[in-house]
Amino acid sequence: MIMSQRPPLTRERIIESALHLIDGQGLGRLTMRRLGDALEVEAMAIYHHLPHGKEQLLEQLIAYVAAHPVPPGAGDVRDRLRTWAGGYRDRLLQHIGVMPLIVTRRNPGALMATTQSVQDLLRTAGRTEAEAAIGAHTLLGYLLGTVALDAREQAAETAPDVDRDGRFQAGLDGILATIA
Amino acid sequence: MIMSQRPPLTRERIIESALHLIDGQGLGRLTMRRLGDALEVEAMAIYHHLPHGKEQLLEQLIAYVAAHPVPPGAGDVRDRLRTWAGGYRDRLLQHIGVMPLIVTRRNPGALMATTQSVQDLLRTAGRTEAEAAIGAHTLLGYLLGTVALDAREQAAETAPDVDRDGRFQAGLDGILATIA
DNA sequence: ACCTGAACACCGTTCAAGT
DNA sequence: ACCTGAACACCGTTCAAGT
Repeated sequence: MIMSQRPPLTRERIIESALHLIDGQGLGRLTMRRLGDALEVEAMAIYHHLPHGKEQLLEQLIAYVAAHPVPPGAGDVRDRLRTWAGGYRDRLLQHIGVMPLIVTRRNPGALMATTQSVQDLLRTAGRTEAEAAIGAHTLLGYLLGTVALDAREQAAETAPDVDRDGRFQAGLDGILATIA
Repeated sequence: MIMSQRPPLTRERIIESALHLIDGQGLGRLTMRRLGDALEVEAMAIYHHLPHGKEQLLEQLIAYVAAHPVPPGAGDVRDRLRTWAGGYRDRLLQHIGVMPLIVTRRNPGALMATTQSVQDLLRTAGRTEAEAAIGAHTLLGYLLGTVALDAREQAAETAPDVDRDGRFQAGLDGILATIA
């Protein structure tokens, strides 16, 4: 007799399931027990794949969402940064529930590769090391901060007819003009 | 015989005590029971002053830290915004433990008065309504985002000799040049 | 190696009771 | 009005045990 075989528990499946839970129900409803239910497993089974428990799970989630370096390529630097920034913003808005984690002290290196990739691109475009560092920091700060503001505004729904995408692009153009 | 009289429990004392606990030990260690201990009271007594419990307490903390409008005054608009931004940044860094709350969906109106005050100032300086809205959003986004990045960087301590204040000022000058 | 079941210390919150 | 004590449902995690 053939039994219904459950796919084996892996780190990837755990993280995907946790992200799905956060996107649907919010960070506050992510518990080890509920995550176990979603994976059709006892909560304690998760510890075999993530020995450091929930803290390690949250670190993995931050890394998954926040790691988004500028892809290699050619062309106008401002255009490349504009395209990349739009994609990163979409990703963060899609997984807005993890933003509080990204802003927390946990996994402090998670944004480093992303920031570094912007800095490298600015160096390539002829900026000094100091200018590139300031530019990357300015762009990343603007991106993270406006995503947080947009998410709050969206939740409030006070003025429903704000063109958030257009406003982001307008502010972005101003910043790109000064850093790139 | 004179008994040592404990000051009466008030909403203000509760919020101050909670902020002190977060600044010292982090958001994760703020529990109703520990807060009660700090106030020399049973945890359940807090509910008499904050009937909606911990959720209401967190909302109050967000309002306390995030409300920081540009003060009325005269003078060069860029100078006024530069001074205000530095003060707001210091305040956020001082209470960095509440940043995850500010970024969360809770109390979505908390940043509105602050953002509105920047928008009003830009209008006064002769910008159109749309320009003022974009400018205020850009400045607030930059400020919140870089505070989050700076806090993570500070926690990581990988490159200890970064001039974070100077970097913030440099990025700020670029933004002020385009919005004000 | 991989997962389970029972147990522990802790949490937010309710509710009846004290003063 | 203001605070307490006991209780409830839930949480992360440990550890010995099962297969």
